[in-house]
Amino acid sequence: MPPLYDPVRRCFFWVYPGWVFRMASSGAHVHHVLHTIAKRLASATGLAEDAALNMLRPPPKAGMGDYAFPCFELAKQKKKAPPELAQELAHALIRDTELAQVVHRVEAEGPFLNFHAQRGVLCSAILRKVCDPTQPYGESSEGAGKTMVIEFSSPNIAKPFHVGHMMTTVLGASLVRILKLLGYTTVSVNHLGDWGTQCGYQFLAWQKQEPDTREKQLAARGIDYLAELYIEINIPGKHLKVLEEKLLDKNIAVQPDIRSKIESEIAQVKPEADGLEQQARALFKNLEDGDPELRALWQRMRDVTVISLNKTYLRLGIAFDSDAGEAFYEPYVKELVKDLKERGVLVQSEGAWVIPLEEPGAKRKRPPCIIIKRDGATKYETRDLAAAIYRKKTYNFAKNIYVVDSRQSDHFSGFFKALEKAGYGWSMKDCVHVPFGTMKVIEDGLIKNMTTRGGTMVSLHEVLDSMVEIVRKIVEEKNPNLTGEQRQIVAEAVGVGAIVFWVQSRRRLSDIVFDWKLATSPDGDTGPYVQYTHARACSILRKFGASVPLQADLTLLQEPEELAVCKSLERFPEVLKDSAEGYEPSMLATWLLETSRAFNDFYNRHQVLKAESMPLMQARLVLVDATRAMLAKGLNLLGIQAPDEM
RNA sequence: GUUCCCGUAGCUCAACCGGAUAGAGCAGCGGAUUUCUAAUCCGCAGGUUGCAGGUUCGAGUCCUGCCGGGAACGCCA
Repeated sequence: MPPLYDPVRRCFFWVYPGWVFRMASSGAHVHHVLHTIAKRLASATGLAEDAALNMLRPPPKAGMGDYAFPCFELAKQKKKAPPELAQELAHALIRDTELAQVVHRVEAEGPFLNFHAQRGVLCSAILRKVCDPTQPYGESSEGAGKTMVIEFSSPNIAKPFHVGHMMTTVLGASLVRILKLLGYTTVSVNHLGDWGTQCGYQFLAWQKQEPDTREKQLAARGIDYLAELYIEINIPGKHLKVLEEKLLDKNIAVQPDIRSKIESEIAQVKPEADGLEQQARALFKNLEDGDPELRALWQRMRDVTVISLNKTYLRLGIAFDSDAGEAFYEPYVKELVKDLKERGVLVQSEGAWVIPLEEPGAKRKRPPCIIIKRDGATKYETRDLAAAIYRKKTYNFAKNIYVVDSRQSDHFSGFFKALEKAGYGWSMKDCVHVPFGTMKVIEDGLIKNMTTRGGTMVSLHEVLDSMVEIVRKIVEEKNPNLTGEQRQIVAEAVGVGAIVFWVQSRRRLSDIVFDWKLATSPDGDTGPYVQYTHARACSILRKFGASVPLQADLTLLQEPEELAVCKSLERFPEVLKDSAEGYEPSMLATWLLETSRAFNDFYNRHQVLKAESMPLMQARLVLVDATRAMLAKGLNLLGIQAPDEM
């Protein structure tokens, strides 16, 4: 069965016929066991029920009970030692009959008061919440009425879309999906790099080609052809840059013979590189001045790029609300400059117009934000400012989020500061830079840069294709029953999923080291592992063949492994919230692995369809279905499909 | 030189607002299949959380200073 595309969630998902796909939404996820504990705890301590609820947390180990109440704060208020207070509370609560209905043991362990819930009662309470059709689990309305603008992906139109773009693309898309589930209105913006000298290079390269061949190539290969042209025209420039960097290297600079060799090489390359640069700049200037022929060419190249990009985005299950790029904001820049001058925040410095950012007494030194260069042209900061102001006017965002790599941290903090200085009444707090590290790959035991291989850029499709191919072979071996077409669909879902999961399973700020073997590995903390777990759950339900008996007596779930699964499911809403607050989908990925582990443990130890009794089988079916739904939901939020067979 | 980010098991990574004995996976060793998918599960082993101070009932987490790795540093984007 092919995946369906959901335009609302902007992702592909799989539905198994026969059940309703319960997608999640709302804040009332707290079940009655927890409510009861909080209520009785409140009455014993004098705390407000909400306060008590907030302080309850899971103990570090399973044997320590299900919920722990740390007594430190309350002990301070009451001027008692925490362990003593814990003892007192345990004595008071042990005779509480209302509490006894959900909890079979309350005990003090040092400064903590630990509640041991009745397994069946707790499993039932959690699963009822997870399966509640009126309250999609994990979703909430906390973001209702607020708009989040999320800028991500943002490739340049002339350049290849390579693996380096994956982090921003995948991360941004996940944040959008997560924020939507929390009730926010989201605007996803692909801030295309469709303006600047790079366009001039592109025109130049184009003009050097035979008209017939270039048309044929463009029609056949789209962005790949343009990328190739761009790389080719930049060879002298790149070469020059490498040489100049070498010259700055201390180790090389001290050796006169090497130095002079490099210098003579530079002398050889420089005229050509400079010539090309001059021509490119001139062409871009013509474009800016409105040359109709270049304008038409620009539009064509942009269109071709967008069409090609959309193929990639479709493969990743992503669509944007806006692809307003740098060119789009060009008309707003003049207005902005005029406005900034009127506001008196622009200062002339060394021939340029800048917004000074130095603050007396501030720890951090900042260079000024340059708005107009000495030659009268604008900078990308200028366009970024114009874009932010445009977005505020158009969307009235609560937050304006930029998913851009960490190398640009200084740029963003300066630009946000400039925004504040300009005095629009909204500022640094409303704009967020979500930075992330670089993508590396481990090959032959060495960590290498992933964006280039043998000196050339690796396109994202290339990476995805090779991963899909690896997976196709594994599928062939593991599940020969699938038809060729099914196999291809599964391989695509698992191959692409493996990469997308890997990228998002690590905290975004650290550099990501990608390992081809580990990412598709039969075992381990990987996307395929989670997908496989999901497929196993689907398999049970498929064999059962009827709809899941939601009215089953869930208190029959009394095994520790059953409880472990339920308790993992219980954490989902919180994980979702934390992921959104920290702009960190990796938390969701970690949760998926934990839940999968718990489920596989249950799966290995207990039978569902051959359970000891019919009622127990029914209860377990609900557990399986709930897990299945949450795994699918979590995977989808990360932009990963959940095939029901693999 | 200035600023920012990172430093946890041999390797790749977790650890929510500061909470109990720092957890997973890989690699290594030993087990589990008349069974709903073994792409699974269980066990063993693996640690002075880079170093040194400080803050407090309590620090991998916060503060200061070092050490190591990466990155950015006024008119490129």
